Amino acid sequence: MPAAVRQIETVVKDRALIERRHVQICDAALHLFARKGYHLTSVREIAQAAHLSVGALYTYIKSKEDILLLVYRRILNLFQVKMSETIVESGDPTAQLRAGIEATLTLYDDYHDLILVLYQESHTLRKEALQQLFGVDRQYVSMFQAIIERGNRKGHFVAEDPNLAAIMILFLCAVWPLKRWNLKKYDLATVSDGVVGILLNGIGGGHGLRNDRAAD
Amino acid sequence: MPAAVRQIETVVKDRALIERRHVQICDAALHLFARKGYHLTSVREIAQAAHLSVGALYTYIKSKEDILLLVYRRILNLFQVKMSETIVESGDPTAQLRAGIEATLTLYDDYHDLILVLYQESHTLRKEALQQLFGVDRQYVSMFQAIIERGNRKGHFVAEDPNLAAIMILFLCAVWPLKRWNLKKYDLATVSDGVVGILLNGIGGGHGLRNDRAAD
DNA sequence: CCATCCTGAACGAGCGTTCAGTCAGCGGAG
DNA sequence: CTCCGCTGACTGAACGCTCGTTCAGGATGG
Repeated sequence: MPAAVRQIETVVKDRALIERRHVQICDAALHLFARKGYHLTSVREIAQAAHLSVGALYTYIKSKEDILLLVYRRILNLFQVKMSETIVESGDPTAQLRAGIEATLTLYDDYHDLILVLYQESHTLRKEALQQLFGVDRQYVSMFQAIIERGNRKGHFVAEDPNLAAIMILFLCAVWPLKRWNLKKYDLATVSDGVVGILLNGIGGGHGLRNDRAAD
Repeated sequence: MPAAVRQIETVVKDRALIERRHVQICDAALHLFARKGYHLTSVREIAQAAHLSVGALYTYIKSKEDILLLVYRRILNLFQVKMSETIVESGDPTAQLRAGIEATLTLYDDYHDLILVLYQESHTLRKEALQQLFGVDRQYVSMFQAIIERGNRKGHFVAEDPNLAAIMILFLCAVWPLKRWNLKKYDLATVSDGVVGILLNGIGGGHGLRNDRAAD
């Protein structure tokens, strides 16, 4: 994201009020989107939940899509902040990776509805808005990638392609919100351990390493 | 799925014709859903693409949701068939797992649009229809689970919780269709190797196995 | 009494769904 | 062979509804 995030144009002048209202709208939309999805949530419902009239709502946004964008931006900002905090704190790469994964899973747990919306509705956004999201996503991936590269250098990891590994690690964390119905019998801690375990050691327990590819 | 899959009620009598038309409708809807998503595709569009009038279409389905169900059933059936074929063929658990993962990824590649629809729109279905999907999903998971359990017994794998492992493995395969924009620079073979590699050995290369949990 | 913010009825478009009507094909009666 | 009536599949205009969006007018406070 080279340029600053484009502001959503509004009719209202008072900047502080705009900010307050945007938070209001976000909160309202967040819950509704999570429960019913973007398409099945009407602007009227969002307005009502945000304690605004439809007209008032439309002085703080230009279109319904802006609301989705508002929600996405908020959640992604939050994630970036929390993650950079977590990663800095812990020292050796393995602990760092574990911390990163656990933090991500905790965030995904807190905002599991939002993750669903993120995965389910991002195709709704226009090209330009999508590019913004991709940018944030890439940043998130590169945080993990950096950890892995450091771990490779220090001899803790042997990831051939740190970028690919980072993408997969981050994606695997999404199993918690996205496959909730499949994981009903597990709690967050169990899944967290499972994810960390499989990512560090796989299920092979170190038997027949890289070279068993030649067997087939 | 204890009971047989409930048939979609139709007005038309001729069973063979119904089957033919359902295939027609599936094909048409499949492409439209993949391109625009379920909500943004109108019944009129589907009818046109299926070379049917709106009225005729409605003699083969009861509601728009039936079309989504039709599409889901087809794709899931296809997956199950292809997967059971693949798994049976290969012998030792490691090869079997690899074959399963590669087959899943290939299927996900062939039908990547469909996987997107599956993940993005399943919250649209009513409870009853969702239960059907979950049932199929569980079967799919248990195919992988069986492989892992056999591998554990034979000493190839050391997965503590085969069910959790199976869920994660299957989910990780979805990275290919769901994170396409992130994986643009990779091809299927590379991602396939990456997924198999990380699942068998993790990124730790066998260093500091299970017990490094105690370090934090 | 203006500037600023808010209200909610109204608008046009598009949706999923229906149904009165059309028509091809077929079997039996003349 | 022709005609008739009938069945079963198809047509597409029409219906009722809800949607996202707008805007003339009301309220409020400085």
